[in-house]
Amino acid sequence: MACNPNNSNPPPRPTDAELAILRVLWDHGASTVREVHEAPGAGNDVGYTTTLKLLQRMADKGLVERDESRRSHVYQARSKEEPTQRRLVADLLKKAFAGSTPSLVMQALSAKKASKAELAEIRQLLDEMEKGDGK
Amino acid sequence: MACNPNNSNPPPRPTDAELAILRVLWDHGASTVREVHEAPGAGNDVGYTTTLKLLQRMADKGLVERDESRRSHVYQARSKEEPTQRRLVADLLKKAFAGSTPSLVMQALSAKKASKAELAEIRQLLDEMEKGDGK
DNA sequence: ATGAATATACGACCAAAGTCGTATATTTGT
DNA sequence: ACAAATATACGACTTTGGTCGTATATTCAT
Repeated sequence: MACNPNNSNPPPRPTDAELAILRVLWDHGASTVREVHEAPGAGNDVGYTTTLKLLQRMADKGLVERDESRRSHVYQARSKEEPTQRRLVADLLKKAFAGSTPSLVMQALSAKKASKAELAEIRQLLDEMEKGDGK
Repeated sequence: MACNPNNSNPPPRPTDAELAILRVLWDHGASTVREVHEAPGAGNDVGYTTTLKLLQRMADKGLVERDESRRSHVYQARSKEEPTQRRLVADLLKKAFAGSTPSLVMQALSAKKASKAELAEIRQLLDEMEKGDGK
């Protein structure tokens, strides 16, 4: 088969353009091509058919699900935001940081200065992390 | 011009294969094609000329520098490991996390369980972060 | 000095991403 | 009922990444 909507399997890593579309889908929920195309940030500066084809290929790859029951097909992300982010960051961790989480966190912190509130949030994360952990 | 060794400008984001090669260059220092090709992890499973071409294209793009003074050209990363990591994580932060560092840290932590020692290391990072910071 | 080994150069191929134009089908407003 | 609007389908083109094969130049050992 050639044109199968890859229904099982872990979804592949989304490209930048695909990620921008997923962002819209995550924020606005299931959307038509038009809605995605007109959303600020995603495909707003390219032709309508470009967004269409992107979405179609994403459906083939299993990144999104398509509901064809109405004339304007409705697309929906197949993976929620957090699991996708987790896959992405795990990938970067392995490929660019040799698996060292502290290195990644350090570079994240120095890449974009976090606010005091954000630092506190991270600290709390750490606390919760250690609490439920026998090690 | 078409084949200019992009000497200035910020280097482009390395691909996965390029990152694997950069890893070797960072760990082993300036290396010949052969050395890169035979290093564990990078291009060990592809043909020699594949590694060669990769390196050549990386030189064109400005990711590496080539010293042609000897018969076996010697390649060297143009950007150190940390700045490159910082760019990559900044890119991911923007594209996939809408700029939220805590979200990224959280997903990093839940993607790969950190050891107690690592958690402590991150905590210390946070301390240093807040110390030299008027906010 | 000559053949084997080893380097780079160069061009070819394929797949995937991104972009669009055009064709065709379906609605919808008047 | 028919023209304008709107959707999807489909195919084409371009660029880039990854992979090689082969050609050519250089070095080295015997």
